[in-house]
Amino acid sequence: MLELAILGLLQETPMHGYELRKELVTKLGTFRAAISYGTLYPTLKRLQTAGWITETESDPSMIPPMTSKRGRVVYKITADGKERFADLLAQAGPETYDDAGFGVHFAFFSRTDRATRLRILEGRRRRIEERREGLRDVLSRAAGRLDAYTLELQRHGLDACEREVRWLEELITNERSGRAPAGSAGTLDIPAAEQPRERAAEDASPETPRPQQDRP
Amino acid sequence: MLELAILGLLQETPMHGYELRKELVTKLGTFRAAISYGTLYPTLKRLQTAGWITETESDPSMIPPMTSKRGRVVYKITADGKERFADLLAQAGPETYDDAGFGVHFAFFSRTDRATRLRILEGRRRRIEERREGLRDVLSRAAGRLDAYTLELQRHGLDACEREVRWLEELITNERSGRAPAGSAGTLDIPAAEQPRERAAEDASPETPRPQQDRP
DNA sequence: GTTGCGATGTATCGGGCCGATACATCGGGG
DNA sequence: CCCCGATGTATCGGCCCGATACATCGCAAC
Repeated sequence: MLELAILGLLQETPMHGYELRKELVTKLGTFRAAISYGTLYPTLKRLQTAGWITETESDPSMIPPMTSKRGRVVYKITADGKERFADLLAQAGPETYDDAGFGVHFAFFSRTDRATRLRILEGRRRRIEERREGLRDVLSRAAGRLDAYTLELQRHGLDACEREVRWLEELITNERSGRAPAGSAGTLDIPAAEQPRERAAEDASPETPRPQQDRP
Repeated sequence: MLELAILGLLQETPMHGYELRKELVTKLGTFRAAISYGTLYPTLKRLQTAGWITETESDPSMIPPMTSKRGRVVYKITADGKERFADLLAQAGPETYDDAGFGVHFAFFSRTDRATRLRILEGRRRRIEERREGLRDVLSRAAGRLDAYTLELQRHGLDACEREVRWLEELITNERSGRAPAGSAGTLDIPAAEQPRERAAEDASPETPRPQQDRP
């Protein structure tokens, strides 16, 4: 799962570990609290061994900090890595439908074809519906056997399931009718910007230095 | 985490692995899909080594199936185990507030004193509020930087957080005013039964054979 | 009747992921 | 000047999961 996420982020731009982690948190933070370094670094090593990414010493652009000294290993995706990413994105196994797996796949939906998007959304819906049915069974059949707190827990879980199914159904409807993911929330007013950022596949240019984010 | 759950269930009645797993699924199913045997059996071994539970060969009561043959190891909690359970129930570390930890603790709230219940509910609320603030930051500050799908994901996550905070607040209010966990759902009509089941601490009697559950 | 299938039941193995921990560097405030 | 917090890389022990491999029982189909 992390493999897919890392490949996806490195496809946008090369990064070093620390940066990568921050991006992971903001893009997938909903499903994973932190993405521990104890996971990240071994995974990076694994991806490197497999040949999906390469390690380039302290890059030349050197935007703001670190004059030049120790490490700061920058990782970059390879051609094989891009292929691997495409494969992982397209194929949907059972692990695609659990919380973490679905979150990662969904986060890259703008780079996924509509057929796959629909397949994943429907698979996820099925998964949640099963969980929902299980909870309904417990609540109707075993109600007397459980204490008030356990029941309240099940009820809350059931509520969350029903809500997520509705959410998925809305997304599926939108997909089928060709619309974008709605964005119905009234608080924000992003004019459906999206900005496809059509970057040419083999783009290895110096990269715009990226608008420095959250640097105070 | 699993340790606490197993100890809690075995405090109600001795069980063998398969049975234990089913109970785990129905009581904690909201937070853990299955509780793999690859986790359960090693954990049981660990608890046994620590002296919290003991292994008793194929019990005499032998309710319906299995005339008598191979295994069916029945596990039983020890006096040390009960002490351990009480300790784990009362103390609340950071791991008490993540999804899994909170679920397990909550499931045993009817055996937890009110002070601890409040401490845990408030800790959990704080945790979710932090996650919520993080999502709000992303949605307001980094909105333009993210694609429509990622935004939708964050929005859905934010919604879930807000909903859970409200749920927790309701529970906290109820705790403070001394009421039971509400049970506001109109579909079920359990008359706040709860049934404290005040079992004497050192109860080692033959146990009522348990009303055979879900055997068709 | 026997054959075979699905539920019950116990157990291990490899691997992903996490929290804790240990380093080292840099910029800035006391 | 010195320490603190952010940045940055890395490892270790341990929990937990999915896959897999067994063996037994009840039952239904053939």
